[in-house]
Amino acid sequence: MDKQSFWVPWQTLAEGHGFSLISLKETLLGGQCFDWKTLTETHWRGKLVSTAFECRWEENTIQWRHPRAQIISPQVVENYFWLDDTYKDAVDELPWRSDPVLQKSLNYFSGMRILRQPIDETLFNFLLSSAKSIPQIQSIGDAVCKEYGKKLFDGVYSFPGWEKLAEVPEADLRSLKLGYRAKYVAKTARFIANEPAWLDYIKAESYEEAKNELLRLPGVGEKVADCVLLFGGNFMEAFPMDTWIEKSLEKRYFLKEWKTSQKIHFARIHFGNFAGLAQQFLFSAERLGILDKE
DNA sequence: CTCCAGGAGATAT
DNA sequence: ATATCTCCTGGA
Repeated sequence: MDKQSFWVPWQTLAEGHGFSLISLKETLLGGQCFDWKTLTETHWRGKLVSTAFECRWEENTIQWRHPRAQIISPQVVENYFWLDDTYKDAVDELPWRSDPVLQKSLNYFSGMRILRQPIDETLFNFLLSSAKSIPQIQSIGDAVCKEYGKKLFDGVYSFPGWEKLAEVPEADLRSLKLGYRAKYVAKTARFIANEPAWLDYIKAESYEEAKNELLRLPGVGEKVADCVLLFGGNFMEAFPMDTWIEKSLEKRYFLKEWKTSQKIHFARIHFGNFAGLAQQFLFSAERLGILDKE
């Protein structure tokens, strides 16, 4: 095939999206998603569901393209990036008016989104996340996709799906360096393969019901369940309490003596229905050291 | 060499 | 309920 015609021409995302270069970069690479690799400081390659995908930042616009052979509609892209009006309503509902820490985070990462990722792949990635850094999670996730998924582009492989993973022996996953997480993936795969519609079904339940269902899976505790619900299930009230956020709440909100369960309660009350969105801003601000700057 | 990372599960209290 | 230990791997 002619190399020039592999990708469709660049398309420009509708204006008014509100992203900045900083917030777009953090949205793609900040740890909610492990699908993106940096080509240049303003150009990224990854996948969107089961198509290879590239986007770049060009003079305050976002441009994107995909291979000619892998169809994807603008509506799917707009949904993935949460471009509808519910985003600014969600941000407006956060308590930034009375919370200078949140206000500073929102201001620095203005436009940052929770991506709407497929729940099956989201569950997979966060089963791998325990005691791993972002690059390590990406690395072992890639290894599994490369071994059992479809090739979408050089270095880009699709998530194989749980039915496929259900056929893979735990030992084979261990050889891909998953460590003790191999058991989580193998057992969860067999659970879901027995009931393929299970993940879609819990997306239609309430947050509490869906979380209780997810907690039945091996390798899914409170934190991973909330990540799956927030990033893969569009449950904006989910508040993943990882070590970064816990330390942040202790330091910025003076909850040093509070227990984890009490901190979660505080977050629910204080941040409200879009607590998960607030969490993402706080997490990024803490991770990149924004809150200690003037 | 030791230590611990965006945790979960098992065990003991 | 809460505390402690272990589990793979890799990087500091």
